[in-house]
Amino acid sequence: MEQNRFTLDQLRALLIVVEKGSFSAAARHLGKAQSVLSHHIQNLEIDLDIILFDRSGRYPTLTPAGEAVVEQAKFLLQQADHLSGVAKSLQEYQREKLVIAADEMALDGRFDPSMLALSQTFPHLSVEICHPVLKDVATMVREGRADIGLTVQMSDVYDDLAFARLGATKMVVIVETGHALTELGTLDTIALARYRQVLVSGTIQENSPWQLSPLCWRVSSIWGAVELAKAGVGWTIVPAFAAKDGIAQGKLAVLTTKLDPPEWELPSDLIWRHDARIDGVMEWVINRLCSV
Amino acid sequence: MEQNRFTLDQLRALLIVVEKGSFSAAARHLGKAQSVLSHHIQNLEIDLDIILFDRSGRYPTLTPAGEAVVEQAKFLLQQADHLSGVAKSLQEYQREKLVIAADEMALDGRFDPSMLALSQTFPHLSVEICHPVLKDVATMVREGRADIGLTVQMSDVYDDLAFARLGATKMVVIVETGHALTELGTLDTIALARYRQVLVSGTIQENSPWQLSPLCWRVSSIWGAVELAKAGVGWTIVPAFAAKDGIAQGKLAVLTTKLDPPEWELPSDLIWRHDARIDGVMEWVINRLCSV
DNA sequence: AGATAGTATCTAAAAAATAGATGGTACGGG
DNA sequence: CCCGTACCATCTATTTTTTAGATACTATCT
Repeated sequence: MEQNRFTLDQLRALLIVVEKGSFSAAARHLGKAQSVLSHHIQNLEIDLDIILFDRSGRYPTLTPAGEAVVEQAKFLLQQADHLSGVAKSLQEYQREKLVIAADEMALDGRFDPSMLALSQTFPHLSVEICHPVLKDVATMVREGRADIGLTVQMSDVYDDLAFARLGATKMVVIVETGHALTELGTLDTIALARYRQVLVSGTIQENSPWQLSPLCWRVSSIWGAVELAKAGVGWTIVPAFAAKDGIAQGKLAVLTTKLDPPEWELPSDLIWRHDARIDGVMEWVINRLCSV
Repeated sequence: MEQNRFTLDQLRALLIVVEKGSFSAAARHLGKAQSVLSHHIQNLEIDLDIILFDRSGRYPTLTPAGEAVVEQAKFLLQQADHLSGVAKSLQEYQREKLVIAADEMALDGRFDPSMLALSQTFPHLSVEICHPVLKDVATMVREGRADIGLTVQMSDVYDDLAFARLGATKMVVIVETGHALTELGTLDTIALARYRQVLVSGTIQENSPWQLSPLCWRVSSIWGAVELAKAGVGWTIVPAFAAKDGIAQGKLAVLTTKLDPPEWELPSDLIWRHDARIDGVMEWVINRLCSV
């Protein structure tokens, strides 16, 4: 089977001829001789074994087959542009893909707009965002499976990771509206321990400082925890923004507690590997998320 | 801004070098001199302004940037193959796109497998299927907005369209299980006329021979009619296959009627314009649908 | 009919792709 | 450790392709 023998230049010539309406006009536009365009189109017709233009009139007009080829050509050249763009961002920013591991607890209203800005600033960058929970974020960054992590600060520090403070997430203790806990007023840890807790937990089994009850279900997403709380499975600790809708709908109640510090504000951090090369993209993301 | 200056040949060279593991092996595989491959890669590196290979070792190895470019190149060359494929089918079958207007009433179990076979036989053909109702099918074919129509035969004949008999669709009269009509035994048109009818109707407002009741809602899809019947809006006439699930679930009841002929078997036809050029694709579709 | 704008094709010149030869480097096996 | 093998870059000469310019012919408008 014969290979594709057409060239991108031929396709570019085709599109310009179509746009300008004639071989001569296209040649003038390109600053080339008319015969060049004539040859390009002729060769393309030979390569594709298709007549693209009807030349019987004064101006060449596309045949139906020609129109179909023009559509395909536009698409192909767009892909070629994309390849160039990827190459350019590779050359400028040393990177073609950025993997972000973001704990949903560490997200706030600034994250999504920042991602939009990222897509606009680096239009050919490929971005991958995943949402691990708690320590899984740091693990992904440590193992190089993510370039940057957004995580809530756990009790331990990261000796091996670089980090920058981002902000704080307000946490609330919630439970289904009809639950017995709602009638007990201000609660202490002893009271909470008597009821089933729904704990947001990563894949790393650990003794969480947040586990207050021996009766404990574990889920891997804050949204899952909220849904279980709504269903009445038990009480849980989640970011205020995740519980907002449920509270507004009257399905969830906030419990007032007299818990020890740390206050129910959880600091969130941006983390990355010390040995990571800070290229243009990394620098942009770090600056953006820390400053906005 | 500088344009893309790389060529498809350079990308092909890149992929073959990667596949064969060295410039020399790639050159042998292509029956060319090694210097040719060397130049192709060098020029590509210049055009993209990126180092693709690390040549320090005995065998060249891709740089990380090179790997990203290889991915893009594979994709782009695949698109180029597709363009060739489209061109070839254009040249062989005179057509790049086939529009099928199929009344859902005329469909049966043979249609979808035939479409699968179509996609396999003409892999680069672009297919568009829409589901107009009743006379709208013939209208689309007449106006050239569809190449082929699948329609149920209405009382009138198509003087201006070519057609082939396909088969017959069994029709049933259905109503919600709790509806008053279910208690009346065998029905005549007078009885039906007393209750609201849900009529499947095209955009052409017409006096349908199926309209038996003056109380009549019109919907443009058999599935819409089935849903309305389930909801208890009224009785309706639809193909047996469309009512099957609802009947099995006990939500719909079939009414026994003593209606005039035509029997509740509705012939379905394949239609196309007399003046349509019967190319390879048209011929294949017509033969396939009529014979299977 | 004449002026104008268009395309195909021919010829010659410029540019690019290719082959072949040569020198230098990495790597593995005696 | 050294030698044979396999590799790549680069140089030169040659072939092929692309391009420009000139010319002949056709369509269209006035």
